[in-house]
Amino acid sequence: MKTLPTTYDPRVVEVPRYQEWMRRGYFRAPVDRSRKPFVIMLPLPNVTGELHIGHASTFTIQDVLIRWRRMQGRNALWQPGTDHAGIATQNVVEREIAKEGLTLQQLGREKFEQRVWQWKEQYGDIIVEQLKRMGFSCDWNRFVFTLDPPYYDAVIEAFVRLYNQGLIYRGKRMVNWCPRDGSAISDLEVEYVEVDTQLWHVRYAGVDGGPGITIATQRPETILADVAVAVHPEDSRYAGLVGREVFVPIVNRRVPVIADRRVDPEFGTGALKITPGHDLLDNEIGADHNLPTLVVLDPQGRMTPDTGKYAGMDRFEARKVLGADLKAMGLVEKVEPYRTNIGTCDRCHAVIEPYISDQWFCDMTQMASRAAAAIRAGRVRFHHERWAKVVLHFLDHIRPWTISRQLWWGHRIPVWQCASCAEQVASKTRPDRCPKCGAHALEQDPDVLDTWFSSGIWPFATLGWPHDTPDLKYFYPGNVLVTASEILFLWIARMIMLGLHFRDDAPFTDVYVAPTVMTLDGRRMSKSLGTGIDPLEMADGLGYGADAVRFALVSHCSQAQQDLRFSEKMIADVRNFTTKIWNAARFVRMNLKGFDPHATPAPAALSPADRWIRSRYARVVESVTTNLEGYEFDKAARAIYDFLWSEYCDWYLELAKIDLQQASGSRRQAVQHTLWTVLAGTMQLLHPIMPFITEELWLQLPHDGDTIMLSAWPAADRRWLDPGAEVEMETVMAVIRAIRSMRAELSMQPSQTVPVVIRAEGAAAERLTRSKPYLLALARVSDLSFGTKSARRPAQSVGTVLPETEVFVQLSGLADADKERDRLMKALAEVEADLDRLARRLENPEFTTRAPAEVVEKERGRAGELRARQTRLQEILSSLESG
RNA sequence: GGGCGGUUAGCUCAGUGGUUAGAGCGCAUGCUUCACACGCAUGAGGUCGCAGGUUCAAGUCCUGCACCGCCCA
Repeated sequence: MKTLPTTYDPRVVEVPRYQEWMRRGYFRAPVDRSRKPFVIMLPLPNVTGELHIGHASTFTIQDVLIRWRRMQGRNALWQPGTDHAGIATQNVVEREIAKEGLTLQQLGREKFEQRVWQWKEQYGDIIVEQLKRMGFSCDWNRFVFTLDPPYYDAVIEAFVRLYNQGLIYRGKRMVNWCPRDGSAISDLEVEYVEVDTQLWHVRYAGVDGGPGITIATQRPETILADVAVAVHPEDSRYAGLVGREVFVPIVNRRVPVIADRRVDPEFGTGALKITPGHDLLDNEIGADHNLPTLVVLDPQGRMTPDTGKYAGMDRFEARKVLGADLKAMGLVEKVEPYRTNIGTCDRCHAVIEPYISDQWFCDMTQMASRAAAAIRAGRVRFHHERWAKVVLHFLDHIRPWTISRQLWWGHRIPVWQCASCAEQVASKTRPDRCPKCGAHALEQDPDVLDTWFSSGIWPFATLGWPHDTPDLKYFYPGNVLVTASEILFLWIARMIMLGLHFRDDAPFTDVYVAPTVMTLDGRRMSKSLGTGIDPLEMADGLGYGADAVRFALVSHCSQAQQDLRFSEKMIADVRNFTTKIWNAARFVRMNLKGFDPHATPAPAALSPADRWIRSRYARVVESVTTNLEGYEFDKAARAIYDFLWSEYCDWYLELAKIDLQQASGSRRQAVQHTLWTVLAGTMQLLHPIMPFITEELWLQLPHDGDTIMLSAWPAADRRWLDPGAEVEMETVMAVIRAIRSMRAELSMQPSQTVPVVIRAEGAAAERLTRSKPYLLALARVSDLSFGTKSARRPAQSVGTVLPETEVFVQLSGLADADKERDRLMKALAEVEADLDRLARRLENPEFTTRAPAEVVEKERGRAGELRARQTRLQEILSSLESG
């Protein structure tokens, strides 16, 4: 048997191990009606993306679920893929061609699309390779890109069906317009950021010598498109003005002063300029008052040609120039600093314009109410459940979804318009002729669909929908969806809505919302802010390995909070844990000579220590399984960590060393069996979180089968539970700790052994007698003798009183009586303080009559125990006085 | 403005209304103990954000407040 190095190098192990898993096809999930499927849809990363800590966190949790269920015998499908990411990808390639001095228009649609495909072929796999490096066990053979022909077809099918059901329509509406991208975006893609801006108070002169009015605006450049000034109908300041007219400055347009309840009299001057072409609220008010709509900004956010000297200016420049002009005209009463939220594009961060344009919309009201009903009925559960409320609020206030994008990269809207009669027809293929007038000149809509529209059908389109494939029948609906909170509305809610609409079933029953990964000082981790932790830099660059990154993330993701403060230190701590595991396995391997893993030890051959660790192990199996079932991943991780380190390594290995020195035959087999079976089982429990090191060690230990991945998940064997052994070993460990503690306080050399006297009776004495070899070795005791409780305190000794047991360390010379007295007095004071509190509680009739009898009983028992300790401590103290 | 979450040891976090509030890291002291110094042992370290209330009993339940963060408008 070759010996192992004392530290574990994940870099040597992880990459080849993953290749081996791939080669053997362990991640594949073919349709198999004899097994129950377990399905997770990977939240598809952008094809332009690179792995960040958010992916690492949510995907690790998915891999934990997938690997765990796979070990439980489920046919586990983790469906991977990437998203074509319309705006993001188009931007990337647009920048690339800009370097060649070309614009999109110069290149043309077809050539541009070719360029994007080229780019995708070259760089699109980066993220995929990164996911593989993290050890994720997706069924890569099923990989789907959202523009793959079958998927493209499914998206178009979904559109046509919704169109023909009357749920998709075209209209001229005010939408969120990104002037940089030159496209509409949906409400959900607008990110509000707080900015410092200015509030301009501008005087509008009255017509025919009227009093005029002062409005307040953040956007003076839109004054040119004003069509009215509105005040609140009950605003006494302006009561006489309603119905009169004022002049819009610069353009000197006569516009009415109108009254409308939607005006906030508290804001600014209480007079609101109405610009239906450039503000959503103004647009509604304008429509209700039959006001015209004027437009002064073009799709690039520049002033339109009919704006005179401002024509062609960017909106922000126009604001400055026009503001200065207003000042020069003496119309500006004041300019005050103002803090407000403005909408920006979540992809490119340009300031969004409310802009009127022709767009395609999807009516979501029916779908949203079905989705909300499914959530309320518990058919879709959220973890933590508070997220259900968040999603329900969104669904209950659903608005039409702007699904068209003025881009070239994406699924082109399958609607054709007749050039002669303007009839529109939605069709998966180009119609031969206009169904209304028979003309052949049909033009396809130039827009593409929102990327979230195509990803909304991911859970069934990846399985072959609209065709009724075996995959679809077997794997739909799936089970769990794991996500970050930021895409709950953009994606999760829409998948539920579309799944119910097209498949009559929500695509999953459980949604786990992973915490947002933050820096230690609570800032969002972001590469652009330079605050990110790069998972691959941690795994490979710094050599911690993917396992360590995974465990660190999982062990800190709590359901109690909605964010996770993360640092490299946490990964380094896990690296230490992997070294600990590695060395525990080294020790076990070194001690398995002559061991037969198939020979189950007879119960009689097991020592209390063996029975104790088996019992503790059975509890850990139970705890890990239960916590995984409850989506309490951090608790599962910590249960394994604590068990392996604090119980298995700190105690059992040390106890086993002592037994192995003496034991032979069936006794030796029993210890070896316990060492092996508990370690191997713990590796199985840990495998979903740390797939690599667990596979490595499992294969190095005696095992059945080719991989831990496909080994059966440990069952919590209740026959292994042994409360008696637990009590016994707790007693032994308490005595060892007490002796070690006294030794440390007396500054004894660790190499120096000392005689110890234990006073105990009955069961306690029997237990400690049985464990004498452990006490001798682990507490460095030279000679251990037992006495009854009534025996005298040994001369020249220091003592500790434990429940039912007293432990005395004998000194070679005289004990420092003062020091020892202080120590005992301190212990006595603590006991008496507790006793005092307890006595007062027990004397309180309110407590004894109202509290449950068992609680009162428990407190009485505790008081009795404390009194006994108090007595023993007093006795020892008085014997100290007498020498 | 509305909603949600958090506030417990220096840091990151656990903690069914019921004993003396725990863990990891960090800190201190000692240790080349034959798996591991990425380790072992021992120890110090807490007004559970603040103010009220409910209760025999509150870190835990209720109300208000403060601060930090997230989401929606």
